[in-house]
Amino acid sequence: MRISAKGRYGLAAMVHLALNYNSGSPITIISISEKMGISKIYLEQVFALLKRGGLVLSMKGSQGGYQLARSPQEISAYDILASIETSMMEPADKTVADTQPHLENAMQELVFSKLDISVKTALTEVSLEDLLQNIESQSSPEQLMYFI
Amino acid sequence: MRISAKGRYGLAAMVHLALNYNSGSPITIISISEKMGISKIYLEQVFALLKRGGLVLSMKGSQGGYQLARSPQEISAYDILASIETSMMEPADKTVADTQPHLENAMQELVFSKLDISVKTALTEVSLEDLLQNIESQSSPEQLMYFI
DNA sequence: ATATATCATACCGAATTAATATGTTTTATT
DNA sequence: AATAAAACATATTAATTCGGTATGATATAT
Repeated sequence: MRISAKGRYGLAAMVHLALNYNSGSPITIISISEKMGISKIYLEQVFALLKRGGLVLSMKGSQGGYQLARSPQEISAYDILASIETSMMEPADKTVADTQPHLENAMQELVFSKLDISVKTALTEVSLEDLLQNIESQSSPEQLMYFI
Repeated sequence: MRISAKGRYGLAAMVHLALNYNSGSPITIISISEKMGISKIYLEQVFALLKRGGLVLSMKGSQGGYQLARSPQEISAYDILASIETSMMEPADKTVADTQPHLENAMQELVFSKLDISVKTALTEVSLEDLLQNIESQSSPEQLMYFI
């Protein structure tokens, strides 16, 4: 299933914020954009969506930056993608211009809403904390020696 | 979640074929397109995809048309949408241009593949037969009197 | 032969997506 | 007060996808 570039960048950026969650201090867009290898100006657009979704706090001005609005356990992949991929998360358009409404109803009930629920459930089940733990697990034990 | 027009038309058209399944005789694109209120030439493109997916049999020439390639119980919504919505069904592109592959791995495992599996499962669980039964159930008992 | 159908490409305009450009506002630091 | 560093806002561009047409070729029952 297709995830847009913004959606993927948003997920990755949120993991970076989560890694920084305990420091208490904000982290800048430009530092994240450098880690991710994308332009600062493009990532700004992603953060605008995350902010609108209430997932991050921002501080303007020098020494400013972004922080998670709540703990990594309390932020799901669904929260993030729902803030960014509006077309993915909006309920399926059912109109099929069919003369029989019974057919449209059946498609809506059995296929489209079922699909919407399934996607929402799957994405709600994974949190930023889960992603952090998975990343940690990949870096240990043998691989730890390859890092500083 | 967004379903393309072709995907919705494909589902509806397959239900029309399913309604005709027991007759043994093929049904034409133009008769379906009239029932659905869309152009014949556009629906032809949808049928080309369904054919490529092995879901329908076609007979060319006069008295030709289309039939289901197998019974309604044996055709799922997944079969249909997978034949049509390639962008929806193809595995998520994971590349996020991040310098840390651990992050990409985590996103892939915990989010993208989980999502792909969830979508596939939900759509595989519903068959054309299920749709037919749902349509029948809507037409009975009181509503039956409104039809010929 | 002819009418009726599938089948195959090519094309077009609109919408969406990915990304850049340009500037403004805010704020810590000096 | 001046400056630098940051978020914030909006417009623009380029590329891709999507929805739909157009044109014609091929096959086949009558």
